[in-house]
Amino acid sequence: MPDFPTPIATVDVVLLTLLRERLHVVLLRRGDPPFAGMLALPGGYVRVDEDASLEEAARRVLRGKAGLAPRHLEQLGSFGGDTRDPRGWSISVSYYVPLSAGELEGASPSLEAVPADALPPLPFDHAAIVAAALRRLRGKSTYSSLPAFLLPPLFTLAELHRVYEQVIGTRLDPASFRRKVEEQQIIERAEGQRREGAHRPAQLYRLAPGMAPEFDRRI
Amino acid sequence: MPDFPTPIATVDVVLLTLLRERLHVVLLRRGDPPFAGMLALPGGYVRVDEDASLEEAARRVLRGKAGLAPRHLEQLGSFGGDTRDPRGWSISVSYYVPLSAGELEGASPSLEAVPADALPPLPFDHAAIVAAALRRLRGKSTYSSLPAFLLPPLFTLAELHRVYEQVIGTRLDPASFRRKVEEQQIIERAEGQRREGAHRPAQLYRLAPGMAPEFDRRI
DNA sequence: ATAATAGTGTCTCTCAGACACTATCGA
DNA sequence: TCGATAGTGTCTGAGAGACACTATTAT
Repeated sequence: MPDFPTPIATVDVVLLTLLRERLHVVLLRRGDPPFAGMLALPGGYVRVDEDASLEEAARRVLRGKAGLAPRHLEQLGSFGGDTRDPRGWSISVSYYVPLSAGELEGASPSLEAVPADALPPLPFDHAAIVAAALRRLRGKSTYSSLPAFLLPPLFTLAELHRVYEQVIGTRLDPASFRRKVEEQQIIERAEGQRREGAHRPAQLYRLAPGMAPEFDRRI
Repeated sequence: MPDFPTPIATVDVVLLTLLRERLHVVLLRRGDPPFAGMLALPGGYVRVDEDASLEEAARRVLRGKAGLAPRHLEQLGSFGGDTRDPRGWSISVSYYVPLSAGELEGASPSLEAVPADALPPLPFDHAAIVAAALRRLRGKSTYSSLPAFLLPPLFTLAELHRVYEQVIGTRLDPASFRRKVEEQQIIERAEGQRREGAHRPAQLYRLAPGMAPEFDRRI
């Protein structure tokens, strides 16, 4: 065992969701110092006695502080240094999670969703972590099913199309989008249709179970 | 400050290089327990007193244990849990580095290069870390200049072409390859040509300075 | 001249975007 | 019937692979 001081080890999670057609980051108001009272990423110490792995530490923190058991949790990267935390040298192993609006409603009511393009000042280097998560989500969206996790388990192709457009930030041709998303076989037809309004009802789809979230080609 | 036990924090680096047209992983024989005498990834503790950040910790370890100051160092991910290290709960923040054969020759002579497809048994979860690094290198090679760091600073288009083929593992049409690599403007003509053998000499190129290593399109 | 590798021009075929078309509902 | 959104068929143009071609050297 090392006989010199070791860094503080924490996990932090960037929760991303889509509200009113805009990407939001879901934050939690800190109760304890440092930065008590500020909105921040949900996070906590790695607990040697409770956690079997880093991912399990992140899941425990999400369960405890946010009341969430996410469908998709992905490691973003680690941020560490001597200046990011006033308590001393610290490492944040960061994760990000795409959430549907429904998942967020069932979660802890103390969570606060903030538009991704209008974030308040954040403590530590959480602004940099959020920026990295948004970059990653946007980047991977062109070749993965990640944006589908911003929707509920059943969704229509038009809904999926809109989500991709919002996350990537560009227009996508509806016909090409359908073609590619069906070829990639990452979604599958579900039973039932969504009927709302005076128009043709839309077929429901779900994510194909057990599929890798990466596509062969770009969307 | 937390009043409970914290994990051990280490950095490990996967050094990748190309020798005799084959991808190799460069390892170091461990002098200290645990696993003394085994080949392992170069790594070491994060030193709160010496390192200003995780990346600097990785650079310090590389400088000290391998005699290297790499041109490209990229975070791979973090691996942590209660079973990966017999000393206790530990976190490895892992990096990977593509090296040219020349850089390796100037490095510490105690380094040992092992073919990537014939690795010896490795301690800790180093086999999983190496596998992740190889997956990442292969994956990013289709849309980044990463493989160019496996070559010396000056190289010919034919050399670059061969490196991409070896790393990705498929044949690439020479004409298409030239077209795309020149369009992406990630390499630039250097002065001079390489003349070797009884044939037309090849123009030298270098990586364009200050360019992001990612391409717009796939190679 | 020849052999060897460097590098280019061009054909074709695939696939993406564009967009007009059909489908199906409520009012 | 009309308006709205869902979903399809088809044209076209850009770009990728294929491959024949030229370029330049040492022997």
